[in-house]
Amino acid sequence: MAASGDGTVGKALEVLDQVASYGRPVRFSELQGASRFPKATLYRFVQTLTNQGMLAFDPDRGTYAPGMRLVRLAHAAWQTASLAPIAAGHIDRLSADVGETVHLAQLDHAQVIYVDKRNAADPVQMYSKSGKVGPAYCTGVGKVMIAYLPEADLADALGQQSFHRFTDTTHTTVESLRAELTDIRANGYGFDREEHEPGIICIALPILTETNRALGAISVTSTTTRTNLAGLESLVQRIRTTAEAIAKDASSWHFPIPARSS
Amino acid sequence: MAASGDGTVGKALEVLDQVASYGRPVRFSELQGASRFPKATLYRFVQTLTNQGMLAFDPDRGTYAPGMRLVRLAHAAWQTASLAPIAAGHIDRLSADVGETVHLAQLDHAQVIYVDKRNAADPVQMYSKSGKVGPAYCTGVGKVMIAYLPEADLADALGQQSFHRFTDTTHTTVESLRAELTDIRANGYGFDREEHEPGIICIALPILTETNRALGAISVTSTTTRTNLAGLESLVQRIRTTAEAIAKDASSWHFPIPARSS
DNA sequence: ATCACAAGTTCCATTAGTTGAAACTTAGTT
DNA sequence: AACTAAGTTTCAACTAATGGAACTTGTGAT
Repeated sequence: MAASGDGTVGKALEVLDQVASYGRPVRFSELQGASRFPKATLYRFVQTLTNQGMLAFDPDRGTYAPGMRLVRLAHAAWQTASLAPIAAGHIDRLSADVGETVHLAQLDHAQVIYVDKRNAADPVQMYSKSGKVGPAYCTGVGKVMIAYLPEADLADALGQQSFHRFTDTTHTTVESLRAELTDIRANGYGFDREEHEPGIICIALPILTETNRALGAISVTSTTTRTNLAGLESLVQRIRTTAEAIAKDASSWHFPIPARSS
Repeated sequence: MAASGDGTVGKALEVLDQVASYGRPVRFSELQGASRFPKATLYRFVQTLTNQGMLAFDPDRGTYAPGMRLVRLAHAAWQTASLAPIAAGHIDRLSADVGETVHLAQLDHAQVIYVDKRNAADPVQMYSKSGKVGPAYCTGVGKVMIAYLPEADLADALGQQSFHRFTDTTHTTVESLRAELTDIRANGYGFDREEHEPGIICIALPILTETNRALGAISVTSTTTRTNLAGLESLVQRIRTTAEAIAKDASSWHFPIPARSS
């Protein structure tokens, strides 16, 4: 897999991921303890990344944290490579119509990345910005996206799932998950049956290209106290309209670029 | 300046920046035309970055765009290295009190990065997410942040400003900007006098450590049709309360202080 | 279909950058 | 002062990056 077969650059990015994974500023010695790299090598990577603004070093506390250059780069990613700018208007309307929380997600390797959300319920924006990650095997958006992966990629993605049992409906084997993926392809939509959090259910639809590749997924989330799976299923047509509109806009968006002058 | 004294990793990140700078998916040949690297070398960088998820390749169109891994990493950066999580509650309240748009920004090298905003006017979130960059020399937040840089870093930052004349009040020389920075340090706050966009004015205050280093800045933005500089100045005490509260919370939280120049 | 040209991809001998054990410096403790 | 841990630098051995050139694929014209 892609972990770090990519020479020096791959190794440096592995270190970057490690720093990011702590969720707080870390000391060099902490990194060293958990790293496969020898001290001097790790040190040089951290220096380079800091020089480059990918990490920020706090000289007073001697700690490293992810740097602001990442925020700048991610803005570019979010704007040009995510569905969020295209989908914004569509999910605004969907959320207003159904009166529930709407998520827009995409796949990164075998993980789900939430790129946008609309919280219809409470006016105060919940404060998970884009970039939050989640597991693919136990979320509605995750399952509908991997369901449309080519077999080779699917096998790879399945191999990376942890199958941690969050609730008693969580899939814990590749086999049971695969069975559901078949259903999803047949129906064109999927559910989260309290597989990640008790009481939280959702219905999710993929955003598909003409060639049936999943660009992303949208979901409508609710709770078992407010509705049930059948209730969510009644929204399928409405949600499909949104998914198809997003797919259509996405295909007309990336226009082929004209070649340079001569 | 540090462009790529950092070996292979620096060069790869230079390519990443280049791709991000287009703001749209790009073909390999376009990159090659604008790159200092020979074809085979550029090709390998692009391959590596794609493997690593830092770039995304669209096989149908043969284009590269910034990848989703950046969004994931930036989420970590935003959470642990930006002032946004600490400041969230404070700027909510400030925005509600003054009824105007509030920006929270930090410095990345010589550029302003907006890390959060509150749009009091319309309930629908305007759709510039965190990560948007702006010039330092002609924005309120930019000027108050560079005003508190140590001389060496300030000189460096000034050298990187474009001094492009957006309006007829835009600073176009280092000298006039330096003069205003002196005023800013004396007052503890600064204005944007329609320097970036006609009709748009703002007042900005730095978020300062005990040692008078600017961690970031907050601004209240309005239009010349609604108020004027004196009107904004009347909010200084209210905004200062917020800035100081954020600074206090930041110091008790282990918040990384931006490091020196490169 | 055939050709021509541009775009994209691979090869491989040379060169340059990376590696990491060890030595060293600094900061904190007894 | 003596000790210990964290952080930093050095340098010869080694490995990976480099890039000119050859090759393959895609595109469009005749």
